[in-house]
Amino acid sequence: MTETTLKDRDARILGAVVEEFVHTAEPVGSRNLVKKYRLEISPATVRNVMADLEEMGFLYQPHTSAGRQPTDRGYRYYVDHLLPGPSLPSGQRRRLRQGIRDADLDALESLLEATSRVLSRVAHQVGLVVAPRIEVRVFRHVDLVLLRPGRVLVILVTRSGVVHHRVVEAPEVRSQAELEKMTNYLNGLLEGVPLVAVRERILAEMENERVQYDRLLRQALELGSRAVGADEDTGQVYVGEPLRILEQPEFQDLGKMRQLFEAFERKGILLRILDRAVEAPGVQVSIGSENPVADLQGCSVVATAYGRDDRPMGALGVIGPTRMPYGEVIALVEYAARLLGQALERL
Amino acid sequence: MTETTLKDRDARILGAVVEEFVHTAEPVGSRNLVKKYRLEISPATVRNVMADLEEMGFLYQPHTSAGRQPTDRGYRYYVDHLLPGPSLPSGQRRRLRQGIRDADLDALESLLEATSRVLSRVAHQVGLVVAPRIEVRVFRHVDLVLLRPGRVLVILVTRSGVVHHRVVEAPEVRSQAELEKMTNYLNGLLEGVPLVAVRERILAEMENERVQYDRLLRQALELGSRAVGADEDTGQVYVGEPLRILEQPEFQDLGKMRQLFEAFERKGILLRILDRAVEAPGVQVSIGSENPVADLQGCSVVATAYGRDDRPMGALGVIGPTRMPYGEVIALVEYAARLLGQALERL
DNA sequence: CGCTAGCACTCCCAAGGGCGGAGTGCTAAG
DNA sequence: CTTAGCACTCCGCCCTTGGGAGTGCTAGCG
Repeated sequence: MTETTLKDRDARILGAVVEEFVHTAEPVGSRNLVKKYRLEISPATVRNVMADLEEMGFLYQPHTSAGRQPTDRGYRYYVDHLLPGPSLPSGQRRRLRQGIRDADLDALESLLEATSRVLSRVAHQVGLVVAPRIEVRVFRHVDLVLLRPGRVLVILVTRSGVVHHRVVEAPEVRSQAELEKMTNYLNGLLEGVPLVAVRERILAEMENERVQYDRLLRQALELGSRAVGADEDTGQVYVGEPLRILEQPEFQDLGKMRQLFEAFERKGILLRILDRAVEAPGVQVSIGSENPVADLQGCSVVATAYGRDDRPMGALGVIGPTRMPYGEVIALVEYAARLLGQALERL
Repeated sequence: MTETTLKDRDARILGAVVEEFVHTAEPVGSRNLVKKYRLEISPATVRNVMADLEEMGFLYQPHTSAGRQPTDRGYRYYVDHLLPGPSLPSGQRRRLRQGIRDADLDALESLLEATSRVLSRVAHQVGLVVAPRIEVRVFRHVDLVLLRPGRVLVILVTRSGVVHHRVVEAPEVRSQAELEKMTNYLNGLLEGVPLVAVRERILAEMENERVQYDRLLRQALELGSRAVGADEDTGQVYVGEPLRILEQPEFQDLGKMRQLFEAFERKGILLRILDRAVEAPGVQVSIGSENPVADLQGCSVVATAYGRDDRPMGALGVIGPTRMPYGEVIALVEYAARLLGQALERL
């Protein structure tokens, strides 16, 4: 990846091509470009420049004697160097605020879902939100319910009010009364412990002499550990109104549409894409082939972390065709992350 | 709706047209029909019969000089009178069993989801499952967690191990200790009460003298009632692998596909369609315009209740184009319902 | 009277040809 | 270095054409 800086005029033309193509979804010709963007040069000159830009890999022609459109690299240059300062039309700001605030009162899940939906609607693409990662969740409460002898339902509540549950086989447990005691014990032990540390804490406690001699306590720890165990894989991803993608002409094609929808079904893929944004600062933009999943050729993802700067909680973003109004979407994602962060603070 | 009974030969031909059209998705001509179905009559005769059937509204031509395809009414006659005895290829039986049994160990939710998915896969259509209705659910356990002063998380567990939760505002509640007491009280009060009767039970209890003088108990009842309150609307519907519908040629058309997917998003619509099957005995078949939702023109739904005969719990079914192998799908749905019923019994 | 062979007719559909439009690359001149 | 002009390319659209599938009708046969 050679780092190139374009001459001012060339850059202006590249920018114009990107914007025009984003707008019309049709290959851009020199004549039209000059007219619409009031370039003070002739189409022929523009053609020369375009030919140069093509040679450098910023543009390409779908066929001889057609207009040009940006390559992934062209978009990349645009995003890195040519983006106008972020500013979001107040209408969109309002719609975002409304969408997120409306759900605020409710539980975390519906807040995240509402956020993904409003992102979809405002961006005319598909909004994605990954739930706060397990690392930032803090143990609040556990409850053990005997479904039938030997089978225990473990319910786990985090500070932010998220409820997990899972059924655990525990052949030795016979009565709800035993479970009450275990519940109390575990609640005392784990209050305020981050979920990631729960397992560790439990292991430490097992060394405790008192526990060594109390069957009940041992069982309790056993249950707790198993309940937390495999819960980490359940990184929830919310996909908001996937049908919005049909508003983009590139997905009129059934094959492409299908590929994307298949990706939506495999939450794991989405998770992998968005996870990178959790650690990185600022808004991450993956353009077409840049993004790690082969199935998403032709798609770009704009994502950022939400939460506090010093402690990101999760990530949210937007996925759509590479032909995407990056400036707008970036501002949108940024603002949505801030709003969601605030909403979580209050929660 | 005039009740017509066709002459034997006419019926045979109608049946052949239906089967052939289901198979090929192309209008059926007289010549081919005679060949493939070894009818001992000439194409010309078949044409005469077809013309009659068209007049009676069982068939229609998409345009003059094209073959015929069944109308909704034609399918209806086929389903009512011509269906071969239900028999399911053992391969499909096995796949269904496997799909449902594999999830069996786990919680209810994943069992229902797995069922909807395997239905989709085996039928090459879209499987639907509605969760057991609230009426058949029985209270098992409640847990109250103070998220912060005035805000209580109510967790409700049913006998089958389903967990509901919701956040309730309760300004007067200040400490977790109060909640412990309330929890115990409610658990004692409601053990074994069907969810539908919970509210009633609570109201009755409010009359109780002891309660009248105890602020805590009053509050507990208040909380319980509010938690159960609006939970009835949450009739969960599982849609299994919606993309399977793309295997059907009628949904190559983007518009139709979209309409169907929009219906999938509105779970309320699906619920309304399947709900009729909960009460009715046997397998319900709604063909095209017969079904109550206008958006689903061109689609048929095959559904049946699961649970025990005397006490249906929920419904499951398959949705697809009207051009559907009804015999097979009916057998499939029937068998799936039985399997799911058994699995729930064990749960 | 019902069945069937034959025939003329209809309609769809895919392939081919022609044409206009948009856009390019190149060349030569300012 | 820029620009005007020109020849050329290629797509997309429309129209035509021909083949294929299927029908309805009619007349003849058992």
